[in-house]
Amino acid sequence: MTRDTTPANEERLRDADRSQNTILAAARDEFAEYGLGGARVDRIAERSGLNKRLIYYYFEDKERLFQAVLEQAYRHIREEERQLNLLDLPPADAVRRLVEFTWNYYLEHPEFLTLLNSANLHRARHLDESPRVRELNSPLIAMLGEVLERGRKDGSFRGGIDPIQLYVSIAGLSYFYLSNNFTLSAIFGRDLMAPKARSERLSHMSEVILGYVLRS
Amino acid sequence: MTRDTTPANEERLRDADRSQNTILAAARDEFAEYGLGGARVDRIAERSGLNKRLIYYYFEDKERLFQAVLEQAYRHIREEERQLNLLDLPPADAVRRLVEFTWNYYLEHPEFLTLLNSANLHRARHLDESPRVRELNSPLIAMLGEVLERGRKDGSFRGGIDPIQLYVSIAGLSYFYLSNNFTLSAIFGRDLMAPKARSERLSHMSEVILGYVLRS
Amino acid sequence: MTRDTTPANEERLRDADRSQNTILAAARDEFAEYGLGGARVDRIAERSGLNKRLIYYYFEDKERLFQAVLEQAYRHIREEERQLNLLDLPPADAVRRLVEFTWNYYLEHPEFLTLLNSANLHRARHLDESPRVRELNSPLIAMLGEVLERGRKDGSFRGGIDPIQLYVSIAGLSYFYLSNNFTLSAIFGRDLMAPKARSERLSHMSEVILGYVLRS
Amino acid sequence: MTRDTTPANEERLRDADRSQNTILAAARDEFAEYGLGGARVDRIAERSGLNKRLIYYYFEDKERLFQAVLEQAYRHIREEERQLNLLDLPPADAVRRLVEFTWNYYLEHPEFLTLLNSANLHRARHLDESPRVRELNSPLIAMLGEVLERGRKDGSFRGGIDPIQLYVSIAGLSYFYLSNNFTLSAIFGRDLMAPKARSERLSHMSEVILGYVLRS
DNA sequence: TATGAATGAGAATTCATTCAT
DNA sequence: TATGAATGAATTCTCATTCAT
Repeated sequence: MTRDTTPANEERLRDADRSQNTILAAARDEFAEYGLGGARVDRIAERSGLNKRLIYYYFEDKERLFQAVLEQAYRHIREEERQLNLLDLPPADAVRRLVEFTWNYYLEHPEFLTLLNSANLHRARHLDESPRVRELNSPLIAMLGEVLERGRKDGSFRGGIDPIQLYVSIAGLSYFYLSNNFTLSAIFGRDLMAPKARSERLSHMSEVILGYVLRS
Repeated sequence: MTRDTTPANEERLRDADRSQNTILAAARDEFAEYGLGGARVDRIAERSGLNKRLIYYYFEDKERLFQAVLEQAYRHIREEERQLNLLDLPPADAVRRLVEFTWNYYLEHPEFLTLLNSANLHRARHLDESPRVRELNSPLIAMLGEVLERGRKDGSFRGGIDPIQLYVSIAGLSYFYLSNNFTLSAIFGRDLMAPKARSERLSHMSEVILGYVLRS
Repeated sequence: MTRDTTPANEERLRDADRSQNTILAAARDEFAEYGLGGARVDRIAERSGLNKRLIYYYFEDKERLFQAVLEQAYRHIREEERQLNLLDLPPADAVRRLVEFTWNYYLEHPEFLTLLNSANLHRARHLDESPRVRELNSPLIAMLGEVLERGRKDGSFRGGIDPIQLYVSIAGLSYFYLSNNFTLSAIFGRDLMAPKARSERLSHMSEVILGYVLRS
Repeated sequence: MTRDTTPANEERLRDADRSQNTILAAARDEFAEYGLGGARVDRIAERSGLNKRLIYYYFEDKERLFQAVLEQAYRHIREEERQLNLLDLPPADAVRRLVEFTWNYYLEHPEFLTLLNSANLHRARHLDESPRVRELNSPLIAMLGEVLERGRKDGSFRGGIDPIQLYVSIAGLSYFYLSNNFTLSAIFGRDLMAPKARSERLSHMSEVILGYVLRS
């Protein structure tokens, strides 16, 4: 089945792609706002301005739609991570940059946090069923390993740091604060998203991470 | 509404309390497993062995039941935290103990993580409506502040550490790893809950936090 | 869980039973008229005057409802067959009576024919899944075997007749005519259900069956 | 609307015919397997390897497609019946041959049975609307009448046999057994389609019919 | 002739909640 | 206090059919 690429057909294909992407974007917003369980296919249709039936036409069912959204979200953050070029910076700067990037990415893409939560609530079965999971592995791990190695060699970093552990820690410092922002704000009685609070958090995280990696 | 405390009545009241607690426990498990949106009142009734109607009798509706579960979960962790008695230990030990406690509590009470996620997905409206939120504030914050102060005074800790930031960071290091255990395991292709992986994580977290607080 | 049989409870139980039976009757009519595939749960609810949700409450889903209807239909015809008491009649009369009974039963219970058709269209999976299939075996087979034996002994019947084959043949003669009444009427251009046509058919069938069993 | 028969056009027409036949065959299989109500236009398209839209182009809608399938099925069996040439055989052989033909035709064309069931479930409205119904009348009726007449004249057959009644009976004996094969097998607990069971059934039917027609 | 994209009406099923006792 | 029966409003998913090219 070779693709017919007459203009008319191409346009139709592009329409199909566009529809799929429109649906994906609408679904991402809906899932981010309500979680997998609370998301409504009807609302996704409304958000996308397309027919509900079309969602099933392209994505089979709600579960697979979620899977597609999740994969796209991972692909997106991985793409951004890829462009960080940590190896162009001195080790300490590279680590600081990673902390900042993570924080900013989560801030600007709050949907990523809720999607991740939903995925884990469902025990990541959407990833287990995805043939493309491995591609979702962060390219940062290798880069970060190299950064740590350089830092160790030039004497600025302590040795024996596992890049995966560090990566998880950097993510966790931002993630917990932002994902649980509402409960934390309620309990502490202050707005954790106020500009000042945000910049204080970023400083703190940088200090924690650098305080750890830098040889004392 | 003074309580009638004739023996017969007392017994009935005790029964009522028991039923309420049974329902709460069943609801906690259900909410933990499926989130607020995915939880089913029918299943809660089944789990509890009690009639569905009774759930409404005691808790009005699903939302308020969730609120009750959430408050109870907070009360429970706060109670445990209260018993940590960090002030009986030297500052560094106290911090290490807090890291360990947090990790172990999350490990043993995975429902706490999903409840928190659900609460935040719903923008903590269940807490905002709770008149008892403030009581949910961790007693640890004050204790931890005192520990940090002592450490600073005896010269072992760096100064200027905000106990709330530190508390959030300690929680975040455990939380992200455990809450996202499924996606992380899938992506990294290894079981993050294996005993060895768990102990490595705990060591890493202690090093990160102590590496930060200890004056270098 | 012993049954509480206070009057109030008994009545409630009777209500439950009554509702279930009302649903079954409505479902039988609907399935008979439209087949399993064409039947609409909404219409069954309407026909029964009960809430659609209740159908699911009692019967799980449409498939199981069909299974229940099918089993009931079988139980009913078996019950009637049981009351035929063929052994009280001389062999030839007994066979004639069976032919007449079968014809009349199908005439008065056209739903039985369509239910059977639906069941077979679905390859009898509803029976395979029924733990009570064996009870649906016709008591007539044994009775008919005895009738044939008696006839053979008194010299009026030919020997070597398999009661199952005969039973199937008797049924088939009525079944085909009645079940395919519409196509046959259309093709032959005459009304097969007119009184005269009906009595002619019955005579013919009796002659065929008796012509076969009677020793010539 | 005279047909344009330039070579190029002829070829296109042949293509069109081929497509129509492909669709008809696919539809026949689908209707046979699932009945009219359970058949899916999507699946018919898949089975035929042709576009769904084409089905509507050629056959208007699902109903008319079913009608076309039904008419074709009738035309086919009538064609085969026409080739039986019963008048070339002695009366008793002719009748035996008809019994065997009917049995074998149903065995080899199980779709005919389910199509007939579907048609009757819908009260043969597809035939009533067909202008060609009368052509579907079996040529056998006349032939069979002649056979019966010859048999009566040569003294081997009883008199007064209505060929339509006999035709229906012969069909019914095979039809019931094969159409209800699944329920019967389930209830009797044995496989009615096993080779031995099949040949026993054929013997039995021949005996029944010949036992009836032959003058005793 | 042939096709992929799109749709509205409907169908099965689910769910929180209330009734009646 | 406790419970089985009942319900209305969704909710996911399906299906025949049409559009546009």
